[in-house]
Amino acid sequence: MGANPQAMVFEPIRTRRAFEEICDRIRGQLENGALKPGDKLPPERELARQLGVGRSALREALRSLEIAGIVRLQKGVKGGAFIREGDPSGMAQVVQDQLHLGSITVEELTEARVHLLDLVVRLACERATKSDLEALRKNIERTAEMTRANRYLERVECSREFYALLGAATHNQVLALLVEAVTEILMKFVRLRVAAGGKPQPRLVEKRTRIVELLKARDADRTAHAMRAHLQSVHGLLQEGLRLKQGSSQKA
Amino acid sequence: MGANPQAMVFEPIRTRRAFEEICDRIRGQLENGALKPGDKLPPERELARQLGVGRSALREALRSLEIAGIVRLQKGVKGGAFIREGDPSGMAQVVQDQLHLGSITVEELTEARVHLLDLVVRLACERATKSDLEALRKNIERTAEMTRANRYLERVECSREFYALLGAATHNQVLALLVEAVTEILMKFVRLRVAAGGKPQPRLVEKRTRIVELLKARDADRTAHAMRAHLQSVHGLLQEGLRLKQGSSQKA
DNA sequence: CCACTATAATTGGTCTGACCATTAATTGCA
DNA sequence: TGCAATTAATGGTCAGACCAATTATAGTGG
Repeated sequence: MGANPQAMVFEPIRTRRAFEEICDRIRGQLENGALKPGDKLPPERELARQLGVGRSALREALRSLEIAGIVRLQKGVKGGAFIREGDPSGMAQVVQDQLHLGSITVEELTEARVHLLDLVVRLACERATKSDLEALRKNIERTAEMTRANRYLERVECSREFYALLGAATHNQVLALLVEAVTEILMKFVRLRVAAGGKPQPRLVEKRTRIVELLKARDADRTAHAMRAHLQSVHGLLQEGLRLKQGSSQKA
Repeated sequence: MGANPQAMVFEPIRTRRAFEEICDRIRGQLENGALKPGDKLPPERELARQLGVGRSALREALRSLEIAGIVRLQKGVKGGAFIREGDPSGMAQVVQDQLHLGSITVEELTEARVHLLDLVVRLACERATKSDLEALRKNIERTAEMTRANRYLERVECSREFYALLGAATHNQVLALLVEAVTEILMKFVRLRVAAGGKPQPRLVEKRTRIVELLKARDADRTAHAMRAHLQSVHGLLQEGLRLKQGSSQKA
């Protein structure tokens, strides 16, 4: 065999499963515009009949699309499968899963975050609008309130939002998305630390205030420098906590 | 209302669905190390019995985990649900879905790619090993062969691999992953262009060769500059093609 | 003894039909 | 009118059956 000089790649023919075919059709209708965010798919029983498949196959397809962030399933009359607006938050789960599969490490994650945010603040220096800066200012204000009230878990939420706002200030939703994904995972570690009674990071509000001021002054180099210093101190705090946990279950 | 000063956030209690509970349990076993890549879950019927749920609920859970890239399902005796090694390629699908949902645009994607690769090549300049550079050299060699043989689809595959190798040369799997995700989507557009008979990009091999040479010389600034110029010319070619397609279905 | 083929056993994939749970509209009663 | 009970629509789950793919095993012929 193999006499044919053509590219005999022969993809392993994974027998096409029904739910995959269904997913592809719905994705196709998204690509060609037949389906748009807000649209509602027919009820499961009806759609299954139209597609000539059983309800179980259709449900696995809908479940897949739900996990992928494409549809939102809602129960009750007037419920159904609705095409979602863009909500890229699902990516954080994907990255986080890979973290637990050992494919990536926390060190790689924090390093990627440092570099990403270096890039992001430089772009934000060029593009941040007044409303972007105002949102950041309000966020820091709320962070200060939470700090004074010792509401540390809510302060973590403020932190997550702070980085999301920075991402938004680049006016590039892809970069914003990437920043949110890596931030979300780090925040999970921070929450663990807070729940365990770890000391909150000192001078957080002051450091963020300075970063936003530099941002407002459009001073990219100094902003990036301040951000990098801040992230590395965060990294240091987390490393402390991680060393403790890893000591107990470390083996190979 | 709101008399309670406590944080009355009251998350909307989405009635916990069975498959979600199952997913969380399996994810939990991943986190605490009870499950590791390569492990096999019990057969569906058996696992459903153990968990006290029906087979359909369990299957929706397994389907979700499969879409998330956590397990791989295999038929036949000796088949089953296997915990996957880290395979972060699923992220590309997530990003691509968001693209079709209109959440992000091709412009944002290409811009993010330019900035990401700027960062990546600078890191790669510091960290690329001999074997990284050797892999890049071999990749370019193969790209040249495909170019001479007019095997353009395979040349696209070489391109995808080229950027994956660049990502790998950073020795940070998170950054590598992000690069692969955005690259994979752009490649889809390139493949469309190739299939439509678009002219292949000229001097591709020469440009990549120069980039790798600069990389080998550890000249971060020049490498980044060459990369940026290259990516922007790619962007220009794609923009041509996109303008044609958008003209036909543009409305609002 | 070896190589090939037919059979069986295991396991995921799908179908059918039923019932449960939630939601919103409708009806009925005060 | 206003509120409570009923009803209808729809996703969520269960149960059991059968289909399809894959591997092990037995059988068969050389």
